[in-house]
Amino acid sequence: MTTQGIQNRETTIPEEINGLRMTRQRQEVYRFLMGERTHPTANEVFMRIKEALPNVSLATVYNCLEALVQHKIIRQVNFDREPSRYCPNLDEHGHFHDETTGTIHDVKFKPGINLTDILDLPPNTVIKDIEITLRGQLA
Amino acid sequence: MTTQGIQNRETTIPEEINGLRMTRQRQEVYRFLMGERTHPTANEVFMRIKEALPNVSLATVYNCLEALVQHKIIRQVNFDREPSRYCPNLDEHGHFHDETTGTIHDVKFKPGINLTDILDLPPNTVIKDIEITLRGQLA
DNA sequence: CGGAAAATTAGAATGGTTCTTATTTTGATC
DNA sequence: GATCAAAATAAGAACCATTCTAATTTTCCG
Repeated sequence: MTTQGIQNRETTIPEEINGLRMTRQRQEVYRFLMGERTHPTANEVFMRIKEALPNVSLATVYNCLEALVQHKIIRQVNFDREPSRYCPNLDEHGHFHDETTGTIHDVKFKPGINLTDILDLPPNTVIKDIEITLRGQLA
Repeated sequence: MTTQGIQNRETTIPEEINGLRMTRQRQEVYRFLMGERTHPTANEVFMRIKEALPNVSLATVYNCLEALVQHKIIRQVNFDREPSRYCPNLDEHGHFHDETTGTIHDVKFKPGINLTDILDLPPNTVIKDIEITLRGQLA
């Protein structure tokens, strides 16, 4: 029980990821995100994991999401000033926001592309994070 | 006086841009943005144009900014969940957010680069807007 | 087991932005 | 120029995603 992770529903989640202890609440948040492609908001996560943890609070969901983001287990994605969304895909990728349906799709870069190659950056720039967001429609 | 625009301080701003009537408040907002490279927030715009228009209200600044954005006279730029910033540069470009100083620099694309070429987009996608944001430091 | 540290909870507080309502300004028409 | 309707502005209230606070619970470790 101390060395093999905690079994829960379908998915097994280790007791610790990237140095972050995976409490029950963090597990539920993380498991839900892993099974979703929809980039849910904090509130959507909250409503969903309440099914498994009826006493969970929204503050805890925010705490969990922040912890997961800081330990680079998930990513936080912002579209304009809309509520933040959360994404379990850690590969470098962008997001396409379909205006007609409101859905968000991950967008990969074509192989062999180094993003900083195409940007005219000031010299001696250390890039820690790149965010690419596209808005439009699927015709 | 009806055909030649309104003279004010150093800069002349036409009575109408992209179909938007340039009221005194909109002029001040726009003129200030044009003279700044700092991508000011609404509140920074507000504090600054109060010098010229002491009775201006923050709501009006927001109204003006929104009108200018919608008529594609300026751009609204968001960094994570920080207050929106406003940018008079309409060329397609990204933004580099220097974490050490807090300053924001426009980033051009290298010539001949078509952004959609390097992205693996779903077929039949109509892109209306692209936003590229970089975070890091000037070493 | 016992105490310290970490995590969680509930609700209050925050802060950027939007909304509401009243007032003022503008533009069109005479 | 006077008049009226529509647009813009002002002031402050309201909104809402997020963060903070304080109290409680859980976990870790000797």
